[in-house]
Amino acid sequence: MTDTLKIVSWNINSVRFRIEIVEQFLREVAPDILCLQETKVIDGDFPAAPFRALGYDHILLHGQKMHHGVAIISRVPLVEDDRFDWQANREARHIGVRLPNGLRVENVYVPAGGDVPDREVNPKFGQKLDFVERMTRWSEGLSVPTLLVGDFNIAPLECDVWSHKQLLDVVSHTPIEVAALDGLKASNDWVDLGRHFHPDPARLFTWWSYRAKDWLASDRGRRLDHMWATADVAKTAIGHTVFEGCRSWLKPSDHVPIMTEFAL
Amino acid sequence: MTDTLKIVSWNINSVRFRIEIVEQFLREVAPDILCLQETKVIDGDFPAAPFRALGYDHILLHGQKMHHGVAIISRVPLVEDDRFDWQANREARHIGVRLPNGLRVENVYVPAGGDVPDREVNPKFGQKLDFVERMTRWSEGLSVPTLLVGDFNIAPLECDVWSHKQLLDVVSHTPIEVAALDGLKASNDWVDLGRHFHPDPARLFTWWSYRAKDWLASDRGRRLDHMWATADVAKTAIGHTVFEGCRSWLKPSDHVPIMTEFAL
DNA sequence: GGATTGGAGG
DNA sequence: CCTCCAATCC
Repeated sequence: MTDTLKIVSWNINSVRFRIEIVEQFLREVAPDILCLQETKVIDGDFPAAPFRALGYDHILLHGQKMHHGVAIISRVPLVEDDRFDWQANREARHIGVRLPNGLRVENVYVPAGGDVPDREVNPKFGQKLDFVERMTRWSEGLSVPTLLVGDFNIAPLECDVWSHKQLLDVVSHTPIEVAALDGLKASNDWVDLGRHFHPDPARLFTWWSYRAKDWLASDRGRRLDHMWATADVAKTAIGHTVFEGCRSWLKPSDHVPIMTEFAL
Repeated sequence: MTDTLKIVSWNINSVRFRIEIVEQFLREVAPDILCLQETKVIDGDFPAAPFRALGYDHILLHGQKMHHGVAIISRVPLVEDDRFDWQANREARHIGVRLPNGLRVENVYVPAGGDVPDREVNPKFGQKLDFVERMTRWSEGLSVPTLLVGDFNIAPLECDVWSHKQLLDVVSHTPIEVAALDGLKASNDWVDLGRHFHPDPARLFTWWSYRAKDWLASDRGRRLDHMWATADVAKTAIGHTVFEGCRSWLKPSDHVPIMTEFAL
C-alpha cells in the first residue's frame, strides 16, 4: 500500500451557507488538504468546528466580509503560510502554505471580471487581466516545487466550454483572457493537471451557471477551476478527479470540487 | 349535534413565509373562517392554492407590497366585502365581509405605533391613536350584528401583559392607548370575547416577542389580538380559544391564532 | 429576533 | 439563479 496525498480545490460560494455539503464531501472523499475560494466570511466567523470535528486541525484563513475569501484546511501539518495581495487592494484572493515535504500549495481566486469584455468600459475586466499579469510576474520568479490551484475564472481551451463559438465574446473565454492565462502558464512551465489526465479534446467542466433551468440537461459548463503544478511536482501526480456529482447536491455551489492525488 | 361556526384571527407575519404552519393549523383546527393580518404580500402573489386545496374556496384579499395586508379565507360563502381606508393613506389594514346569515366580520390590523409613546417625537404613535379614533367614529355608526377581530396592537388590561408596571411606558400598554381602545369599545358596547370567556384576572396572552431567548420560560407575553362582538352576536358565542401551542411550532409567527366558536 | 426589499456581485 | 448586506419595520 502506497501513501498518497489528495489535494482538493473548490469554489464554495459561501462556506457558511454550504457547510453541510462541505462536510459531506470531506466524509465521502477524505482529502488531505482542501483549498476553498469564495468563503465570503471574515476569519472570526469562519465555521472551524465542523472541520476540526472531521480531523482537519490545520485551518488557515484569508477572509474578508461579504466577498472573496480563501482558506486552506488540512489534516496534515502546514509549516508556513502567506497571503499575497498582488494588486494591493486588500481583496482576499490568495493564501499559500508549505508542507513539511517542501511542497508549496498556492490557492488563488482570480477576479471574475464583470460582464463586458472591454478594459475601457468595464474596469473589472481590466482588473482581472491586471491580476493575471501580476500573478505572472510572481510566477516567473518561482523556483520551488509548487502546486497552484483555485478558481482562475478562465476556461482556456475550446473543450473547456460547452460552445467555443458562443463564448468567444463571453468573459472567461475571450482570447485576451486566454492569452493572459497562457502567459501565466508559460512563465513557469506549469503543467495543467486537469488536461494532463484528461487531455484535449475531452469535455471537462467545473462550473455550471445557476441560471440554467436544467444545468444537467443543457450541460452548458465551463472549466474555470484549475490545478497547475511545477514539472517536478507534476511527475508525482497519479490522478485527477472532477466531482461533477456535487453540482446535484442539495444547495450546491455553482462550482464543483476538483482533486489531484500525488504519490508520496 | 348542533352546528357551530368557528372564526379565527391570526397575525401571521408573512403568509408566504409561514404557509406551512397555516396549513397545519387549518388541518388540525378546521375553522370555518380565517382572518389573517400582516400577510405582507400583494394580492397577485397571495398563495391561494394551499387554501383551496383544504376546502377554503372563498378568499378575499386586501394586500400590499412588503407591509401590512389582511385577508379573509372561508369555507362558507361570503356575500359582500369591503376594504376601508380610514386614514386615507392606502395602507392595507382592513377587510370586511358579510355572511349569508347577515353577520359582518371586520378584520383589522391596527398600526404598531413605533417605539416611543409620544405623539410629538414619534409620528407613528400619533398615527396609531388616530387610527383607533377613526375606527371609533366608524364604530359609533354601526347598527348591524358584527364581529370585529384582528391585531389591535393594544393590551388593555393589567392581566393582558406579563408585567403591568414594567409595560406602563411601553407602546401597546400605555394609558393613552388603553384609553383610546376603551373609547372604541364603548362606542358600540362591544363585548370583548376573550375576556368574556377568560375573565380578568386570568392571564391571557396572544403575542410573545421573537427577541426573548426563551419565550416560553420567561412568558413575557401580551394580549394584542382581539375578537369583539356586538351584544346580539356575543350571545351566540359558545367558546373562545387561544392557541398558545402555535408559538412553539417550526418557524412560528410571534402572534398565535385566537378563535371564537358560535352556535348557529 | 425575524421578515421584506433592493442592489451589488457572481 | 443565488448570496450577502444595508435599511426598514414589527
